[in-house]
Amino acid sequence: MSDCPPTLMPMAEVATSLSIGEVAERTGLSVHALRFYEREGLFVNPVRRKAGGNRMYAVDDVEWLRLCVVLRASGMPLPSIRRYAELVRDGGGNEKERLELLLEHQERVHAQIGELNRSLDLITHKVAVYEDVLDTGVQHVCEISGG
Amino acid sequence: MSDCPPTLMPMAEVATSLSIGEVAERTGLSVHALRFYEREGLFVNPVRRKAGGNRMYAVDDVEWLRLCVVLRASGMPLPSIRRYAELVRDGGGNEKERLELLLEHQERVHAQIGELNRSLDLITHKVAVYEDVLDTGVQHVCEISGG
DNA sequence: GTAGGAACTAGACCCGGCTCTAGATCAAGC
DNA sequence: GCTTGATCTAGAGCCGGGTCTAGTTCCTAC
Repeated sequence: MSDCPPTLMPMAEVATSLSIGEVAERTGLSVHALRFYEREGLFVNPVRRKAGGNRMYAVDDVEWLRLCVVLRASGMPLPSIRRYAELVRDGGGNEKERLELLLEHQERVHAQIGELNRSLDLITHKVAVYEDVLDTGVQHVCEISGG
Repeated sequence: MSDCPPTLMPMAEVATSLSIGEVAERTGLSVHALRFYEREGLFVNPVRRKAGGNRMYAVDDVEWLRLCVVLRASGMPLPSIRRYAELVRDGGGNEKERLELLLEHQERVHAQIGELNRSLDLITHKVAVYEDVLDTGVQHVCEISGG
C-alpha cells in the first residue's frame, strides 16, 4: 500500500473530491464512523466542506483512513491514532516521535500475535483431543473433566 | 496445560478448597471478575459455599478458569464460553458440538492472526521508512504525505 | 413544486466486559 | 469488645468504540 509509484501523480485527477458516502465505501468505514473519527481528531487535514456544508474528501484522506483502518484492526486505540495524526499534521521534524509510536505499536502487535499463537496451540490441542474422542469413542478422563 | 500426568492424582490433596482470593491469585482474574463469571454462568460446576456463605473453589475450577482465560485472551466472547461450559456441564455425548465450537473459534483466531500479520507488515514497512528518513535525512515524499 | 436520497448536527444509546460501591457479615487476633 | 481483613449481595458505573435517532437542509430529477 502506498509504495512510491514511478510516475509522480496521475494527471487530470486534479481536484477530485469525494463525498462521505464514497469515502465510506472505499474505506469500509461507516459514514457515522467517519464523522465520529473527525470529531475525535483523527484526520490529518481538516475536512473541507462544499457550499452547502457537505464534507468533501480528497484521495489522500482515503489513503490516510486506510492506514487508520489497519492501525485500528491491529488494536491501536483512537488516542494513539490521534497522536500520530497530530504529528503528521505538524509536518516534518518529528519523525523520531512518529517512529517511536509505531515501534511501540509494532511491539504490542507482535506480543498480541504471540499470545494468540499460544492460545491457538491450546485450542488446537483440545480440538485434536475431541477429534480423537469422536473417532475412537474413547474418553480421555483428564481432558473431559477439564472441558 | 492439563496434559494427562502418569500418576492419576496427587494424594493427600483431597478436599482442598480455595477461597475466592486464592483463585483470583492463581488465575489472574479479579475477585470481581470471578463473581461476575459465576453470574454469567461460565462455571461448569455450581460454586459451593462454606458455612457462612463464602465461595469454596476446587482445584478443577482453577483449571477450568485457566482455560477460560485462554479463550478470553483469544477473543472468545462470554456467551460462547457459557455455551461451552453448558456442554461440559451436561456431560458426555455432546463432544461433537464442543468440537464444532472449538473449531469455529480456532478458525477465528487463525483469521485474527492472519489479519494481525498483515497489519504488522504494513507497520513494519512504515517503521523501515521512518528509520531510513532518520538515518539519511532524506524524505520520501509520498510516504510522508501518507503519514 | 415536489419527491427522493444523501447529507448535516447534537446528542442519546448500545454492547461487551468488567469494575466498583455501599452496606452487611463473619472470623481471627489483640 | 474491637479492629482488621476477607468476603458477601445487588446494582450502579465505566470505558472504548462506535451506532443510531430526530429533525433539518440540500440537490437532482421528474
